[in-house]
Amino acid sequence: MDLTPTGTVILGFLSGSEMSGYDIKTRVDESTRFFWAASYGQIYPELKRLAEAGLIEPSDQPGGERGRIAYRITGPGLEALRAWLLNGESTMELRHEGMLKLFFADALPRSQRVELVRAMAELHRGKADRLRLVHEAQRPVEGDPPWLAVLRFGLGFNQWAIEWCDAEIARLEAEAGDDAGGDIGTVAGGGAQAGADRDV
Amino acid sequence: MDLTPTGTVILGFLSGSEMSGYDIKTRVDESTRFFWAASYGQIYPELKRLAEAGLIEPSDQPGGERGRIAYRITGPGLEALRAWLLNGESTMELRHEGMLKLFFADALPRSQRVELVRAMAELHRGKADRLRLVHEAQRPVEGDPPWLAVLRFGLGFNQWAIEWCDAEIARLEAEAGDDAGGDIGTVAGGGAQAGADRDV
DNA sequence: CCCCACATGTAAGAGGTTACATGATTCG
DNA sequence: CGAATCATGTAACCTCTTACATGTGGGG
Repeated sequence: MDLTPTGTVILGFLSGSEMSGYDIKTRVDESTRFFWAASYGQIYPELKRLAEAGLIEPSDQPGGERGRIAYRITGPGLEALRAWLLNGESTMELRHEGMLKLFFADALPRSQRVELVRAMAELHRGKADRLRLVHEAQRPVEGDPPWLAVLRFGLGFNQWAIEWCDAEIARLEAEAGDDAGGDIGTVAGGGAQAGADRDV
Repeated sequence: MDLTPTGTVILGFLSGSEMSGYDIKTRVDESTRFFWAASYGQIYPELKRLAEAGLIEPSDQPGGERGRIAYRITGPGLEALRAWLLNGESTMELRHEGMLKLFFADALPRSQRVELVRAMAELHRGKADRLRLVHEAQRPVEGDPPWLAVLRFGLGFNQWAIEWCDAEIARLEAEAGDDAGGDIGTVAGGGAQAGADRDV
């Protein structure tokens, strides 16, 4: 059985305790969301698929709990989870619109470029703030559980990004002192000019 | 006209110089790929849509160049690009499978957890190496163009991540000295146990 | 002559988001 | 009793990737 991305998240959460689709969605939003999101539209169908494959099973203990369906992981499920954890393949995809904008900032007068970096700093500050809140809401735990390390990573990354932005803002402002302007104005028909050799 | 994500990339590259779909794909792969990818399956249809919308136009200068169709940005296209650059909305989505694995590492014996971090370090080292190559391939340029800043960001981020991983590996190895084991074994029927309170 | 780089394009499908539909229960 | 929260699910749609189909031109 090939685990889909969402399947791994579900199995992962279920390896900790029984949960319903609703629980999983809530948990994702307050934890993995920062590096791995999931929506109802994926979670519910995936729960059924995993149950069909025998990797999880409904634990329908009674107790008038509305229409709630909690699932628990099965032996094969835990095996599949461990196999995935150890398969050695891990993709990393960053989609950073602010970076993309900065990359194309040649199309903007110099004076406006710094705005792009300011917006980026704002974005990372927001993420860092939310992560800090989550961190503070944590009750102290013994040892150093893996998920705490992950939280530190998120916080550290955003802090690093904020510092990078601040340094970049300073650089751009210093540059603005040196000269004034440097707009590109060439439009349709312009052909190759300044930006032609950018490669990152 | 609402720019699609791929539309903005195309417009951005075309604001620098005339290019064909093939050129754009090549450029993306050696530059923005690290924070914004695009494939032929998106690029070619999007070129047609942008041309229909009048934001770009084919510059079919003759010169027996195979079936090549180069496009250039138009006045409205440059306007649309600038409007997008300044719209103030920028999403950032990180999809980091290694982090996800680490988050669920409770399901693994302690001794194997460090492998996950080692794999992450390897991944980031690979990305950093490629970015360094690109950086070295750069001819020196006057000033400090925006795209160079973006390259520095990619390099810096990956270096930061490598350091984070190394620190985490050291921590885990120190921990392994203290005690031995700590496997979780409870499967289907186990209900809520150790991992039940993780929130990040 | 063959292979590689150049070059354009499409079809299928994976993966994901958003919005909607529906209803139960709890708490103030 | 009304609002918020709990709870499940589906349909439409968007975005993107992969794989395929097709063909040109230049260099060894």
